[in-house]
Order: sequence, then C-alpha cells, then structure tokens
Amino acid sequence: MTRATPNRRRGRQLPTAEELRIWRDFIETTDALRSRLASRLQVESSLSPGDYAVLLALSEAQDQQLRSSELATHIGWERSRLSHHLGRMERRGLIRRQECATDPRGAEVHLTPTGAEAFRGSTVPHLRAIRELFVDALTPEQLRAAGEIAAALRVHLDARHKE
Amino acid sequence: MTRATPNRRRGRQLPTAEELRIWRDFIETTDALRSRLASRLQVESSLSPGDYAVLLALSEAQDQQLRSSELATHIGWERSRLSHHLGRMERRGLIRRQECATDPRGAEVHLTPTGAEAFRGSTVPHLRAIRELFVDALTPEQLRAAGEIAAALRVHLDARHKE
DNA sequence: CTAGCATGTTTGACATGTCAATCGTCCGGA
DNA sequence: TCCGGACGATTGACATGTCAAACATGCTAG
Repeated sequence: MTRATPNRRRGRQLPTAEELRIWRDFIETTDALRSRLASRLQVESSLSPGDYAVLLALSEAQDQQLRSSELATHIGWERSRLSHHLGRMERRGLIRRQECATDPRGAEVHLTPTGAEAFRGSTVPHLRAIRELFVDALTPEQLRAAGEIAAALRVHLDARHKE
Repeated sequence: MTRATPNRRRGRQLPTAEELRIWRDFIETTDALRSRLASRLQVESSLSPGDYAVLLALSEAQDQQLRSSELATHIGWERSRLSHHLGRMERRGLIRRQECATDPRGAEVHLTPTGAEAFRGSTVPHLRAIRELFVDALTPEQLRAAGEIAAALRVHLDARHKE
C-alpha cells in the first residue's frame, strides 16, 4: 500500500491487492460460516435458516400470529420471498395461513403447535452453534470489533442506498 | 454480560444477549453487503457472482481453460453445483465444455471470446463496487481487524471441521 | 481377463431467491 | 355510482444451491 498519490487514495481508485485479499477472506469466510450454521440447524432440527427466522418472529409475536406484511418487514424479506417460503412451511405443517378478520385482503400467519414445538427444540442447539462457531472463535476485542465493523458497513450501505 | 460464573463462561454456555446482538448485526450486514454487490454486478455486467468466480478462474488459467474438477477446487464449489452452473453459462455462450484430450472421462472448460469479453468489462466496475461498499466503509484499523476476524473464524471453522 | 471399486462428471428432485405480472379488495374523487 | 390507483398478497418463470443417485471410464486384485 501507499503509492505516492495520497489525494487520490480515498474513494476514487480500485482496491489494492491487500484490500482485495482481505475482502476475499472476509466474504468467503462469512459465507462458509453461514453455510456451516445452516447445515447444523438442518441436521439438528430439520429447519432452514429461513424457517428459523419465521418461527422466531412468530414465537415472539402477540398470540403467535402476524400479518404477512408485518412478518415480512420484521425479518426484512421481500413479500414474494416470504409468500413462497410460507407456502413451503405450510405444506410441512409449521405454520397456517388464514384470512385476516379485520382486512379481507390480508392474511394472518399463525404458528401451529407443530411449528412451535420445532422452534422450541431448535433454539438451544442453534444458539450453541452460534457460540461455538462464532463467539468462541473470536477474542473479546475481536468480537467487539466485529460489531463495530458490522455497524460501519451497515451505515455506509444505508447511506449509499438513499443517494 | 458477566454473571458471576467465570469458569463456565468459555465454550460451555449459550451466547449472551450482547453476543447474540453482535452475531445478528454481523451476519445480517454481511448478507446485505453480499446481495448489494451481487445486484451491482448484475446491473453493470449481467453476471452473477458465480459467473464472475468462474470467469475469473478461467481468465487466470493457462490457455484460459481448466479441467472441471480443478475449477471446482479452485473456487471451492461442489462438483454438482459447478456442473449445473456451467450448464447455464454454456447456454449463454460464456464458456464451452469439451472432452479432455488426456482423459476421456474428464471435461475441459474453455473460456469463449464472449465470456472473456464479459469478464473484461465487469472487472473494473466490480472492483470499484468492492472499494465503495466495503473498503471505503471501514477505517484502516477496521479493515485490518476484518482480515484478522476472517482469519480467526476460518481457523476455528477448519479446526472444528476436522474433529 | 474380468469383477468391482475408484474417479470425473452429470442428472434429477427439490429448496431457496429474485423479478415482474397478476389478482382481489379498498378508497377517494368525478 | 363507478373508475382508477393504492394496497396486500400470490403466482409463474427462472436462477441458484444441496443432496443423493446415476453414468461412464480407469485401474487393480484375483
């Protein structure tokens, strides 16, 4: 790093080789981490990360039910993605959809006993996996730094999104 | 953080609320970053991240060709994933598969002129996007920390994989 | 020589994701 | 009233991923 053009370094040029190396390490490793977590969740609980997110949101909801759009907002998914996923989860008996009492256009998504049971059984193993694969891999300072890095990336992403 | 059971803190228990918050920030943000990068690549070059990885590997290869299994190893994909992806890329004219001269079982994957052209055109915008969305979001110390975090996670993942 | 396992790759079935189009209901103004 | 757009959700077409099974050829023990 550090060719002799300091004023052109920031925000203008392509990444250096070192920056690119870090980028690749970072993105590939987070990918591997994600996929390892997903596979443990699958093996230990027969749930996908998507299933888990939906079940978590419903478990925390009043009456274990949410309007479809609220659910989408809560977990940050596009409507159509959620709709497809709910279809699959409904086939497996994890959730149930029924017409909303107050708005005939809308749908209420309900947690079924089967779904609640599946979620209960998955929580502890999943949290344990997060601890083992993420938290335990890092020193306390690294963990703190990871939080700050995430925050910085998020702010930057959101800022660029608005532009 | 920090209940009064210091000897049970490490490696045994579930994550604390703070650890869990960091985990969620971290994984959700890296996901958002990945998907933003993918969408820019798509818009700017009509390529998916998978396309880019394949084209990059072939571009760097001797004679712009690789055995299918070497390619899979190089980019870290499962064989079947690569096979499906190559099928799609072949339909679009980005690569070509032909029987390997030295081993009739094997397949050689060749970069086509179309594929080479697409890759050339995508490189600069893609690297610029990495710079803008990742490198520029972080301070130099954070960038260094990101590299160290990735390395630590990787080592930990690999260690647990062997167990 | 040949049965059977190893090797290299593909295939099929299905889960997951995105995008654009569709469908039904609601609502405000001519 | 009724029309057109807003709103809530689903659908279809297709890209991407995983897993297990299938295929074809190579190699080796007997």
